[in-house]
Amino acid sequence: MENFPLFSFPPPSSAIVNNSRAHAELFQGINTANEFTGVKSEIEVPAGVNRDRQVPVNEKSSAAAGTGSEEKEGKKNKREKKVRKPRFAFQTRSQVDILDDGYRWRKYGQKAVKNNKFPRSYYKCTYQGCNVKKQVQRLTKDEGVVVTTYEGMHSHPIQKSNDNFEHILSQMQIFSSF
DNA sequence: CGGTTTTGACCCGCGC
DNA sequence: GCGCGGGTCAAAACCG
Repeated sequence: MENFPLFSFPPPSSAIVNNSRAHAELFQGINTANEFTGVKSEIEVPAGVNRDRQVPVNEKSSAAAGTGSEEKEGKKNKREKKVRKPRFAFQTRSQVDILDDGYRWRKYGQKAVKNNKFPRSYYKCTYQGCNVKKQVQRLTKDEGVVVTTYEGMHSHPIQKSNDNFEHILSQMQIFSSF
């Protein structure tokens, strides 16, 4: 991951995810630095997708040691969360994968997707108690199209500096005038 | 030094 | 039941 100068695109999370049913028309009005190729929202994900495994008590390594002092008890105990999280997919035309929306993300995984030669990256919001996830994917067909899928909603203010989209836009105008 | 990325292994649901 | 595909973990590397 390199540090490119990034362009922000309109903050989606609080404004959009907040609503259960998002309207695609909302996004179509937004056409600025990036070229929006589409948006799609899903309220329900297939059941069983969200398995909240937050029990790191026993590690696999310790289990491998296996003297029998500890055993895996909570295999599927903590699977009661059947709340289907809202998901939002953005299709953006951009050169870079990282579309910064103002939140802090920590990458926690990357997987190759079938029918796609580009990997998919998984990010999680680093705010304490905020479990918003997002994944970024690039299309094989159109290398220029980046699909960003948000999952969940933020319940906290943006951590980054106050430069919102307009700020950056105005700065860009200043630069472009030269 | 602390937080983040990298990256391979692990886990789980589903289809065959 | 097994293999596959997709999602997540976590240790080490990395970077400011």
